[in-house]
Amino acid sequence: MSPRPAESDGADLVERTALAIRDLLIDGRLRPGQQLVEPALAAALGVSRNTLRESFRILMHEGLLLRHPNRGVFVHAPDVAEILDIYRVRRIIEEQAVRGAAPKHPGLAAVRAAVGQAVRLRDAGDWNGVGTENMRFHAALVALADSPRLAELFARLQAELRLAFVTLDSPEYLHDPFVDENRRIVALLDDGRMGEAADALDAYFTRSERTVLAAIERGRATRPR
Amino acid sequence: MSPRPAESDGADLVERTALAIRDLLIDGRLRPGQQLVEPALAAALGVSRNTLRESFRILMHEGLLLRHPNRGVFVHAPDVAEILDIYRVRRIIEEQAVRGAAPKHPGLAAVRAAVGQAVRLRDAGDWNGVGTENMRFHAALVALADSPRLAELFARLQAELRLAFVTLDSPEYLHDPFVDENRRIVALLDDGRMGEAADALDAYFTRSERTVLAAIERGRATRPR
DNA sequence: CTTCGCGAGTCGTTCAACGATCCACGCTAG
DNA sequence: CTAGCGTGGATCGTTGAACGACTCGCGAAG
Repeated sequence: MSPRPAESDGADLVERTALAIRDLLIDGRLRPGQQLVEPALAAALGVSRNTLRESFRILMHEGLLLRHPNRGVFVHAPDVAEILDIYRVRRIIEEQAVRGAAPKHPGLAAVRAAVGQAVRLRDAGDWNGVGTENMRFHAALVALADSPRLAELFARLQAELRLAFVTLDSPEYLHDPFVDENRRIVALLDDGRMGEAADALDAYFTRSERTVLAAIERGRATRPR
Repeated sequence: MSPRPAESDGADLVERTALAIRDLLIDGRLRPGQQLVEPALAAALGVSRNTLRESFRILMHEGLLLRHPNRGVFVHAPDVAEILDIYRVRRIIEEQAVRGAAPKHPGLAAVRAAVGQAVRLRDAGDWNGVGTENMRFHAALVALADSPRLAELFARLQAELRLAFVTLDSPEYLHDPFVDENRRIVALLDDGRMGEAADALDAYFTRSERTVLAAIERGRATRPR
């Protein structure tokens, strides 16, 4: 369709293609377990097979795609163990980021903003928006560590988690009950009581983990095998 | 040298090529800042340009290579800020892994083994070996968290750090004074005193960071600009 | 001494091709 | 009727060549 690769944007074609596929994934238009055949997808995206393969490399290293050698690449369908692993890493990173954050850290503004927006969206009934804002909230917490590497790692984790949510198509409502909790955390942070905020986060994670596991079990019962 | 890409091994050619380049990097045969010209390197490694480009993607995402759009890829030369960032992340990960480790964790065997081997190699005067064993030691600590994602992240960090050491060609002796400290840490772990072990690690990091920074300054003075 | 333009060197991307590998299906033998 | 055993089709893995686009250094013009 687009003979000219002048599709605008900033990065190179490979990166843009990876982005496009990422969108297809979180939109759920590519289902977990599904195979991504190279010629077909390349044609659909209007890029060459080589370019597509480079994009696959990126997404594989992000844990979103999985390659079976000589058989093709498939959308990764995370199992329980992997979801738990993601939460384990999140717990470590977020809690330490919060615990070690400087009082009056400039990044706190972003944290506040995310919570505020989430409250507004919840009152408007926009659950999808609440979910997005919740992710922003946690990313802002990690940003308090002032570590580019940690931030990037976390972004990847969030992408994986998103895919996991798609996998067990249990969407936004998972985030709803936590808005008030987030508000409490941000209050603690504004007060400079980082340790208590971290502890609150810890409780958050235990609860959130339980919720997710329940959703998994429920899904497994509904759609067995 | 190797016209036939039949170098065997397990993974696909792209992965093997990435490994080969990684080796060139930590061997110091590719100096930081140096450009990697695609046709030349492809010929040298006996792979096609497309394959090489896929390998580049991997290494770029690992932080070892850097791409200047439309100019080529270069060996990443980490600056002070980045080295500090690596240490920041290491501190968070390793300390939490240790703090949360179960007593009598099976992984402790690997930790003990690394320290024992380091002591032996030090007495034999094999500083290079001591350095390697030190890396193994820290990787074993991270493994105590039982998190594949954390382990993989840490492996990447170590690769980056290795590159950093090559950058300021200050090699193994950085690891020497820490062997005894490591021994103390493993003793604490065997005792089930995880908190104290984590605290010891914290001290280790502050000191190690200082040493590295000193080496950087020294390097900057020796070989300015 | 500064600026402009040009040419060489590379990158970015595509296309076509070919052997290798895997899988499903149908056929044969027991 | 069931268990193997080809065999063909689909797809991957990798290559080589091609061509426009971009960057940079260098020499000429002002």
